[in-house]
Amino acid sequence: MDFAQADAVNQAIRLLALRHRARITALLAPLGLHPGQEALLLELARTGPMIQAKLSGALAVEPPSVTLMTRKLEAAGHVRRVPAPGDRRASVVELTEGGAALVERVKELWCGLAEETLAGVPDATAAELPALLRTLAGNVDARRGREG
Amino acid sequence: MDFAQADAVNQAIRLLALRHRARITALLAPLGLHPGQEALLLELARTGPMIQAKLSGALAVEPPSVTLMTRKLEAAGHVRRVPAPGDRRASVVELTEGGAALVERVKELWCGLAEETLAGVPDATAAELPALLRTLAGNVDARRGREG
DNA sequence: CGCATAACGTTATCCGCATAACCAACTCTA
DNA sequence: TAGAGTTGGTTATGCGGATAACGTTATGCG
Repeated sequence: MDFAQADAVNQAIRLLALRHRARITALLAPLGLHPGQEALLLELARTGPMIQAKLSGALAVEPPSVTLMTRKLEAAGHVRRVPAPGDRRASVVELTEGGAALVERVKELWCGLAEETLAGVPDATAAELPALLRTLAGNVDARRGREG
Repeated sequence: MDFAQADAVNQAIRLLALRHRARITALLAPLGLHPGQEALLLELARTGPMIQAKLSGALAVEPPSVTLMTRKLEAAGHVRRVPAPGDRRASVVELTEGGAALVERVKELWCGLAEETLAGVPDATAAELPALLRTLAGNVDARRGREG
């Protein structure tokens, strides 16, 4: 593959990443949330309370990031940490009532953002987009056995 | 649009962004570069020396980020800042010889990364991918006049 | 059982990127 | 030409996310 094509792909991914995150930042600001935190809250809403290690895996983020984010979300009252039954090392993270309410507002923003993002994209393309992006993400997953 | 679809789209974008950046981090580490810096170097290689403000626009990044990144790249000897002719506020950023040589190595990684990213994706889809991603990026561009 | 190893979580430190606030210099216009 | 407003750049600060190093608790094996 020549450089021009490779550059087009890599640059486009970077640009989308930056802009999407920037838009999330703007949308979340009125709720007092920072980008990344919504992912944590939504994951808890999807799957229910879970250990930080599992959260780390679900968010594709390293454990120290989870530690700090949960601390801040806990300080904001959106999340609660309770000792894990049967494992004194672990703590279970769960949504508070306020957190659950906040998630509902995040979900609305989430839908608006997706619609906005897909504006002008044919329905067929839009339908295949998540799978396509997940394929790309899987291809560059650093945890897959490869040389890098 | 219902939440499940919106979530699939937003989550996929976030995951691709994280993994792609993580892979870039791993690939760039042997060169002593951090993700984001390669974009600056490549932009200088593409377009030639330019003012920081223009760099900020080209990278879709805010001016303070450019200030810090150029300082670090300058300290590493990859980049040089020279006073802009005709504007005593501005400084022109340009590649040093070492920086230009480094860019060649980055370009190789760049091609490898794109191939890796597109593994298993049909050629027709891959060919349209940059334009598609750029459309999505344009749709969520916070600088476009919108309510947010 | 006891010891080595693995797993959970935390702290410290670094970078990218953002906003807010500010100074210096350029430009436009009254 | 003088002042207003704009633009280029920097500093300060905060967050997400990463790695490295560490203490604590489970677990697996001899």
